Amino acid sequence: MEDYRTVKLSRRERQIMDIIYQHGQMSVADVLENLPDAPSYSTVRALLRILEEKGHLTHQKDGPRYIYRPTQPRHQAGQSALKQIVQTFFDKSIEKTVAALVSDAEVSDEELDRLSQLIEQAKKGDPPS
Amino acid sequence: MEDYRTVKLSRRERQIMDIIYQHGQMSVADVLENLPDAPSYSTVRALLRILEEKGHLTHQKDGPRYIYRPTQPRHQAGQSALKQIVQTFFDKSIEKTVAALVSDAEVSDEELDRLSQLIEQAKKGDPPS
DNA sequence: TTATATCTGCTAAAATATTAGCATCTTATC
DNA sequence: GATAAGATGCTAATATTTTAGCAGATATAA
Repeated sequence: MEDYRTVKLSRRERQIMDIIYQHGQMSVADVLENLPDAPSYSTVRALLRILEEKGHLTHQKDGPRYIYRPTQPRHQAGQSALKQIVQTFFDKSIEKTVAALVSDAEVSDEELDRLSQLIEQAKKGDPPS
Repeated sequence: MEDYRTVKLSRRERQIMDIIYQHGQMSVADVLENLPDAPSYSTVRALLRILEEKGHLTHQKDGPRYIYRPTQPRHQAGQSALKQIVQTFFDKSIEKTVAALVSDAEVSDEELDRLSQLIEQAKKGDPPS
């Protein structure tokens, strides 16, 4: 389970992967719209082609155009991206990470309740060895 | 609160920033040791200089050598890196993110208990508007 | 069926990142 | 104080990334 963000990807390539993961799947035009400091259409196409060559993306035809989506499932990519963050900024501690997440003032009490439930379930679901 | 990982940083630059955030502060030799596919000493120095020019690092002297550390505090950088992940892979949902964190089989019951406490505290500490 | 807008395939130039080498300085040790 | 080990300052070459343009194909609509 390798994090594509730590893999040998260039700046633009990573930007594009992030955008596509966020949206699920996208056409060239879609990517172009969402890319900061957007380059030309040709440029985006070139990058998508490279990412496909490297095995990070795949495409299917939708009428005249290509629709690109990641080869690695989103949940899996998210899991490893998360792991990398936990390691880099939170001493590999899930506790510290969750603390950072909930310290965000915009978390509502309802959401905190759901988090509590979530954790209770994790206790049950993952029975003591 | 801008994430340095989404900022215009090259592959090596990002690698180095990650490593330094993970360790707190490092000499050139330290970075070299921890860098995958390590280049030459000169190369690492050049990259550190560039990162300092861009404002991401600062250095102080320790005897004959430079010790580099990030200019942005770790907790702050972590917070924004986390935010980026939540947005990209978890539909901006803290709940989904925490679910991914605790679904890791290696989370012990003790840790889950501490997480429960953490969330209870968040409820008290952040009183309803 | 034909026109047209929009897409892809391919190629190549420009900008940037990555790398290393040499000269010089500084600290610690004898 | 002299010397050696190890550090930095500066410069330049190489590799990679980033960019764009043109020719040809394809779907849609009239």
